[in-house]
Amino acid sequence: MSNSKLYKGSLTTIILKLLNESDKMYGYEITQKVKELTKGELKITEGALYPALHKLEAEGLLDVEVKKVDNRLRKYYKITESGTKETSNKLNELANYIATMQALVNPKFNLE
Amino acid sequence: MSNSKLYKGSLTTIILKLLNESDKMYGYEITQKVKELTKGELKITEGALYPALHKLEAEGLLDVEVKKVDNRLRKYYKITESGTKETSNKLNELANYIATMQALVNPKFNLE
DNA sequence: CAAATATACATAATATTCTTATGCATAATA
DNA sequence: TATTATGCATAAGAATATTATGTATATTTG
Repeated sequence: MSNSKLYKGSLTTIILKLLNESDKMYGYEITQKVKELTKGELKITEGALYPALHKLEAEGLLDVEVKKVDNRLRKYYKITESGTKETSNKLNELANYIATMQALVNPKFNLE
Repeated sequence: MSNSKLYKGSLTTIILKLLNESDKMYGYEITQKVKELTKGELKITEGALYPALHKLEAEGLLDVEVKKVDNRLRKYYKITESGTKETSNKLNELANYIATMQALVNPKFNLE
């Protein structure tokens, strides 16, 4: 994803957030969207993305629909109701993580 | 460390930053300091901390000095010169991570 | 037109980091 | 006296990602 190890554990949050905003997306589309939004700073590798999507689907957070476009296969992922709830949790966790790290790293930020 | 997976990969940054600020600290002291600064949100487990300290020492980012205090052993860690450089890198990576995640998650934050 | 790149999915071997469990030992507190 | 706190350590396992590889079609470039 990046040379920085900090992104480890963030992929699920990213996928859920993007799918929560759009009607549906397919894997390759997600990699391109992330590259675009982060100005190339973050590149999702396939070896990380596809297993993550499969896991989210198995957990019932995403639904999948296969379509053939231009004679090529696409697996469209769509967020489920529990996926939307989990997105909210993940975004809270992210905000919390950022606040906590700033409290640790920047003496000016105090929790509470 | 926390129920949130986002902290994965952050421990090295935390250790280096704390040691960069103080003269020297020992392992147990680090766990208590983190608990205090984060109001209990983050608890460093020994199974994560000690291997991480050993690795940083092996990489030459920390120096170690063993002392006996109150008949109990303490291993004091002190940051080295290259440890100070690496702290700076890690803090830049953290700031970058936060900016990137906000760009992904919050449409109001744009990179550049 | 052939070669390279882009699109599109997938998995397996390996690396890294952390959790959980366990172990040893002393000091302080309930 | 039993539990908690202090203080270190490692091993088994889980989770997540990297790197490499495989398959296949479409498009672009030299």
